[in-house]
Amino acid sequence: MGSMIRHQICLQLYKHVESTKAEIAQNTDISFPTISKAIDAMVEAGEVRLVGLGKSSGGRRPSTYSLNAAFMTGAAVCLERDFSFYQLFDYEGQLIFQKKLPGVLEAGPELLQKQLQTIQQANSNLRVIVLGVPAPVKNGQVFHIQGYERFRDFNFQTFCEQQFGLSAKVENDMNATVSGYYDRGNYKQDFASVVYLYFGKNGPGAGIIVNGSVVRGSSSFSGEISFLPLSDVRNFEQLLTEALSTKDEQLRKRMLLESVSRFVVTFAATVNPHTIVCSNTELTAGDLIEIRKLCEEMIPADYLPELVSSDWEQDYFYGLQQLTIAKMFKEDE
Amino acid sequence: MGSMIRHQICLQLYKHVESTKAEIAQNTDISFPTISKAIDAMVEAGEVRLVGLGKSSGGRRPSTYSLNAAFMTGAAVCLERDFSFYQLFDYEGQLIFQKKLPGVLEAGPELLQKQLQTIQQANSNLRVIVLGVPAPVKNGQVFHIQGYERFRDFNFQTFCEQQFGLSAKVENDMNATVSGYYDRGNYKQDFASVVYLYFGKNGPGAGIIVNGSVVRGSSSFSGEISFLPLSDVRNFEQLLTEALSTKDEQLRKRMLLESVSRFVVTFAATVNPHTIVCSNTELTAGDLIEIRKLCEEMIPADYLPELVSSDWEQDYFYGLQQLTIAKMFKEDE
DNA sequence: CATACTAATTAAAGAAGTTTAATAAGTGGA
DNA sequence: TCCACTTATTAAACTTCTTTAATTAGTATG
Repeated sequence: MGSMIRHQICLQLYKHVESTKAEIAQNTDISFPTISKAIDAMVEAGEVRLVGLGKSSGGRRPSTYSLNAAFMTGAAVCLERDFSFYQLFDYEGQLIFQKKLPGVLEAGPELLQKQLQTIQQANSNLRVIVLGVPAPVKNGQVFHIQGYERFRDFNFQTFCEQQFGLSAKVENDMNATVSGYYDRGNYKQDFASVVYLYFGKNGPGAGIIVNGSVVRGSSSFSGEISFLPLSDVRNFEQLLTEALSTKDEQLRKRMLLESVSRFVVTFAATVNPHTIVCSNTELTAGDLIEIRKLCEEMIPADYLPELVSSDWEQDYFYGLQQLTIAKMFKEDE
Repeated sequence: MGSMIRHQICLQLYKHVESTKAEIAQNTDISFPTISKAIDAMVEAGEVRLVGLGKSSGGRRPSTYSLNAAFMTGAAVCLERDFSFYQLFDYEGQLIFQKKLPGVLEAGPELLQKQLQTIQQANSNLRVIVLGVPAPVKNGQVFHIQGYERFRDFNFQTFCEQQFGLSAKVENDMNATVSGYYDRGNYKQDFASVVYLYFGKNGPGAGIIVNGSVVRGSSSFSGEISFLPLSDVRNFEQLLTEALSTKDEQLRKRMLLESVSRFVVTFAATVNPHTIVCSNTELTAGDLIEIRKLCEEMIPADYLPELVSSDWEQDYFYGLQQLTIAKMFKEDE
């Protein structure tokens, strides 16, 4: 129970930056004395900082607290074929440093080790690392990774933990991306469902959140939508490549929109999500309107999700950032 | 917290029929004294019954307890077009009475009221009712119900609560069915995913469980798989009707299996469930093997779920039974 | 600048569990 | 049948949080 209280306090202070004990007690449904004692202990430990006094509403002014940015740092690492992107966050969740380095997936673990060493040496306070990788992940280990032989069945988590003594977490890229989008979309109901569609280098992929939690599937293969049988003879991936390789601009667009609309209907007729997000590099707002029209020819409008376009890289990075911060707040687990 | 303890005790006693206080404490991770006091109170209240003494393992023999069957009864009601099926369960979960009556969906609420009156009058102890209906349900209310005008947007829950003073719950038929199947399948991981496919009178429907909980969707339209765009010009429903209306036995089967295999791949490539269940009235075990083969032409075998056939009505009824028992154990909510 | 008031903090009492110790109720063999 | 032993049950001490009361530190106004 105690650790849950600490965690709640961290979340509140992260969310509101600066709060009084009373506010935190209010927002968490934990009693004032409990919060008060926990915060005193956290100040003692250097995790929380007394900032100053809040404004008065007629009586004594309350002390305000915030997270101690210097308590520790966490790294979010995005591993792509062509680059590795490192971001360092302080305990308040602020970006304190970022760097793009060469991709390691083709080179192998040695290069990753080197890069991580550099990062760690520059940051004595580094405790936590979160890695995003373009492959299925299970228990910190990737598998079925496409084309990166050096990392076949590589366990990133134990690698980071043992080589660097860090608390580590590994997440699939699309799962991190939906999480990122989901965290920002302020859904009224606590357990919404969102599907994130992305056209990657190795065909399309999706990240899926149902009832508020990421869907990983029985064998961590969720979201491998390339294989969707959306036409008599072609699957989703083939439909897309066919569309994208069409010369005629008009026709190309038409084929693309039609494929995506079939994708949308597929989800509308199964998990019936609140939102489907598309990467805005491929589809404009106008396209989405067109897609919706096409969908309505296949399924009643009531069934259709909200269609949204968003910036993939931004959502992905944001997802990794949130995961990193969450990991700092509960180093264990 | 206190109500959670009571609930846990009920679940254990339902599962093991007869237990000692020590066994329950063991299985629930609640301390012995707490269990002991709670059980004493429940015996006092007539909810639990002291049965006798367990066998000795060298020392004093423990008292054993079980649920008091007479504490209350709950009704599971399956409303179909052609019949209403009423089942009464005692507090131990035993069936004490069942009856098939004429269907009410076309007739209207008056007939339902009459039938319920009969049931209630024969059972003074009736406290809880669970209804299964072939339509989307939200907050006890059906909507978009097909062809039963008398029940358009009818709120079954408030109807039962107000007319009969019962604690009521309403569930969509396919959701109850997957729940029923899921409860029986002893999944190792706590949060498995299962899809239940059924060919109903109004086209195919599916019940979906992801990460251990029923998927209802943003507008309670989950599982409306008729609309799946599985071919260039036909959706899943159309493919099925086309198949089923084909004269040639051989060809008919082939078309059916092919459609279903596309359905299976659709789920394998999205939520990647552990199991897909088909009604055994349409598909034999041999058919499932054939379907698997067809699937493997579309997607790697690793991605495919276990394919199982099962008795729909049995799973549905079992699901309603479990919901009824669960509802008795927590009348509120 | 003193006094009445308001709100923050601290302290004490209470509730609800858990852990540990004590007691009661059997079992089984000499 | 008695006694050593095992196990169930009950009681007591302790944790941890909440609720309620008391105290303290300010604010604001005449």
